[in-house]
Amino acid sequence: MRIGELAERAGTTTRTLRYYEARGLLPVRRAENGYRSYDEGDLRLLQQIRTLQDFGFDLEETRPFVDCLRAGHPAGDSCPASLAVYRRKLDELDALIGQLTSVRAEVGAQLARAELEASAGLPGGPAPRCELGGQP
Amino acid sequence: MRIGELAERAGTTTRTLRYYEARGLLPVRRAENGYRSYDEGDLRLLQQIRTLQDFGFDLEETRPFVDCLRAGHPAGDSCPASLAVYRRKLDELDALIGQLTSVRAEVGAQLARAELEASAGLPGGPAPRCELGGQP
DNA sequence: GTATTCCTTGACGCCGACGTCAACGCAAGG
DNA sequence: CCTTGCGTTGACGTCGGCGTCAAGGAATAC
Repeated sequence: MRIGELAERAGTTTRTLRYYEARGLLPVRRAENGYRSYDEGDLRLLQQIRTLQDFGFDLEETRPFVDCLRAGHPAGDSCPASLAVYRRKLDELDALIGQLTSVRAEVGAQLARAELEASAGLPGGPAPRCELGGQP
Repeated sequence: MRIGELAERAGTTTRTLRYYEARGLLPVRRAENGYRSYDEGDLRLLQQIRTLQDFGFDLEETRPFVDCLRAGHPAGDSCPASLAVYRRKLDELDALIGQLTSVRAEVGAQLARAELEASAGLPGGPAPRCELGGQP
C-alpha cells in the first residue's frame, strides 16, 4: 500500500504520514522505486495514533502505544508505559477541568454582577451607561 | 510613568506592553524625548487585560473591555459588547468542559479495561504480556 | 567624563502539528 | 508522445503571545 491509500484509509493526509515518519513515530520501508510501502499493521498503528490524538494526546504521548503495538502486543495499551500515559493524562484532564470550572464560575459571577449593575441604571434611572457595542 | 515602571506595577514586561500597543490595544502618547508616557488610567486598562487573560480570554476578546474603560465607563464590563464576550466565553467554557469531561470518561474507561486485561494475565496466568516501560 | 541603566526600533525564535507550495521523478492510459 | 496523477524531497507559512537578542540614543549616578 502506498502513502496516498494509507492516508485515505486512515482519514488523514500524506503530509501527516511523512511528518510522523520524520518524528520517528512511523518508520516505513521503501519499494524499489523509492515509494513508501505500508501494510495493514501500519494502518493499525495509525488508527491508534489518531484515536489518541482525538483524545487530545500529544504526538509524543502516543509513542508508547505505538511501540507497544509494534512489539507485537494485542493492543497499544497492553504495556505499562501506555498505562502510565493514561494516568498522567487523567491527572492533567482533572486539573484542567477543575481550572476551567473555576474560571467558568468566576466569569459567570462577573456577568451576573455586570448585568445587575446595568439594569440598575436602566429603568427610569439617571442615565444610560454606554452605547458601545450596539447595532449601528 | 515610563514603560518599565508600568510593566513592573502591572506585573508584566515591557515587551508585552509594546506588543499590546502594536496590536492597537494600548495606544500611548510620547514624551518629548520619544519615550512612551503612561498614566494611572493605562494601569487600569492593563489590569483589566491581565485579569481577562488570566481567565483565558484571547487578546482580541479583551478589546471591548478596554474600549469601554477608555470611553469613560466605570468598569470594563459596563458595555453591552463586553457582556456579549462574557456570554460567548461562558458558552465556549461549557462546550470545552463538556468535551474534556467526556474525554476524561473515555480515557478512564480505557485505563480500567487495560488494567483489567493486564491483571487477568498476571496471577498464575499463562505469561506476562509486556516488558516495555519497566525500570531497567 | 564615564558607567550604568533606562529607553527606542527591528527582527528573528519558539511551540505543535501539520498546510502549502516548488520542482522534480515515475507509471499508466490513450 | 503526451497527459494525468501518483510519488519524492525541501523548505517556508500558520497561529498567539510574547522572549530574546542587536544596535543604537537618553537620562541619571558618580
